[in-house]
Amino acid sequence: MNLACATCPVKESAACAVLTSEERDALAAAGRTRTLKRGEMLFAAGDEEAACATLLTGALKVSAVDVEGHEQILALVHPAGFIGELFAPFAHHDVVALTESRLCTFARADIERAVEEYPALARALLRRSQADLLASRNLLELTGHASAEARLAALLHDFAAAASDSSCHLAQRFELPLTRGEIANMLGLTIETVSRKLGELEDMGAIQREGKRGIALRDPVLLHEISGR
Amino acid sequence: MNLACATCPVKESAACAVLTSEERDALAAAGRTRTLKRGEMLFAAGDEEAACATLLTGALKVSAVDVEGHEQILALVHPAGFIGELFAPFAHHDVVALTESRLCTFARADIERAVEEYPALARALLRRSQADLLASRNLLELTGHASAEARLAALLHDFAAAASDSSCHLAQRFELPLTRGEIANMLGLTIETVSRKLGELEDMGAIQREGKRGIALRDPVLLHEISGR
DNA sequence: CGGTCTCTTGACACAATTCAAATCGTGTGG
DNA sequence: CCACACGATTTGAATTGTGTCAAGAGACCG
Repeated sequence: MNLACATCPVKESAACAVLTSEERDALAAAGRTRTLKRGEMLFAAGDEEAACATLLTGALKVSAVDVEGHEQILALVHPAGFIGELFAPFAHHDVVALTESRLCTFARADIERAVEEYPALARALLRRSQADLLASRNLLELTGHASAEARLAALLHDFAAAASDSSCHLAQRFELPLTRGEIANMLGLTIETVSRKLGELEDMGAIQREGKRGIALRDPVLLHEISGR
Repeated sequence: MNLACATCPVKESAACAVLTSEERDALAAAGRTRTLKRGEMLFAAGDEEAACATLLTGALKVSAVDVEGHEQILALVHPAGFIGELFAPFAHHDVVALTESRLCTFARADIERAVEEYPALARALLRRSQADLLASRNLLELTGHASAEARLAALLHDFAAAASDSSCHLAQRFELPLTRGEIANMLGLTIETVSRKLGELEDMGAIQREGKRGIALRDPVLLHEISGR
């Protein structure tokens, strides 16, 4: 068997979890696993051959590059997330690994056939798509009106929630999956502003920086208030 | 029959277009048409009873309100658009009519049953959801890095495209569906900046204002260049 | 050790916001 | 029909948050 679904770390939560084991095996026969190193690209905006994929481990970013070469991160993809624009003739955005990542990839045609054949898969992808839409709109809300400080506080809050196992609880300490530059891109700020505001959040006692990427939460309530949500 | 699908203005393009006429009639029996006047709300963030709907005529906005009462417009809905968060226990955002609008509404439970029963409907909604996701990410890209001028130019360009029949052609003149305040909310700007930049775009010869809401395109190419896309 | 990256910090400029006031348009009631 | 009030828009002046430019500090690697 090409794909080791039995040992898949996201077999409970990914879109394919809704399939029966026979259906899943049939789909697995068409797919293959792939590993990306940090910075490696899954596909680029404009690709006609853009694959679809489920993320098993690691993290990806979805980003757009404007005419002047500025990057804007549009979304992060976490394990069990699905990547791929099903009905578009070509990809609209770049997808790049943030950390070493393992994926389960499929040709678009194979996924499209599976969506036709297995209604449960269509529903699962619909659910996931709606969740992605919600996430995108949340980011939109964040970058719309809020100050640099509030955006950063909200992002840190989200990361703390994502780093903890239970979704309603915050991790006390965690590693930022993004560089300063990537945080800046995501929030529509500059590297310098991110760095300054992180310093200010530390001075206020909301967080404490631990090395370049580490963050420890000192005052989660304060952080939440600063984020204004 | 409750719903006059036969005379529906979006019967070709809405999600229900993929159903057979028997299936559509069955679904129609569960729905009902509704008219909203400008400013009327379809449902509010937090509603548990949030209906689902297809927009027949008019325009809606999807918006979030933060703790300080500032509104942020997250998306516009055009005719044939589908509204409703299928898998969430409650609505996350407000949905309000921008102009007098006619909708075809369904209870969430009825839509969910139809999605189970008619695989083609699930696929159609998946397609629509992906399109919404793309639109949301485009707006995100726009509000992320661009200057006030570029945001406004891009929005005007989009409206010109939306106002024309063919999607690849721009309307020479059209009415803004939004007030200045709503444009400002959508682009993450203030009313004053929007007003000023509109004046500047007019001075440059890119557009011409016609009354409060009317816009005539003078130099679509210039407008596109200013938008930086 | 030198080279390259990422991050931090400072000084300054500027675009957009804020505050304030004038103008326009529209509907209402006398 | 006019006078008036009210909301939406425009315009002006002053302020400020972020971006820009520039330089320096750490970390990592060959």
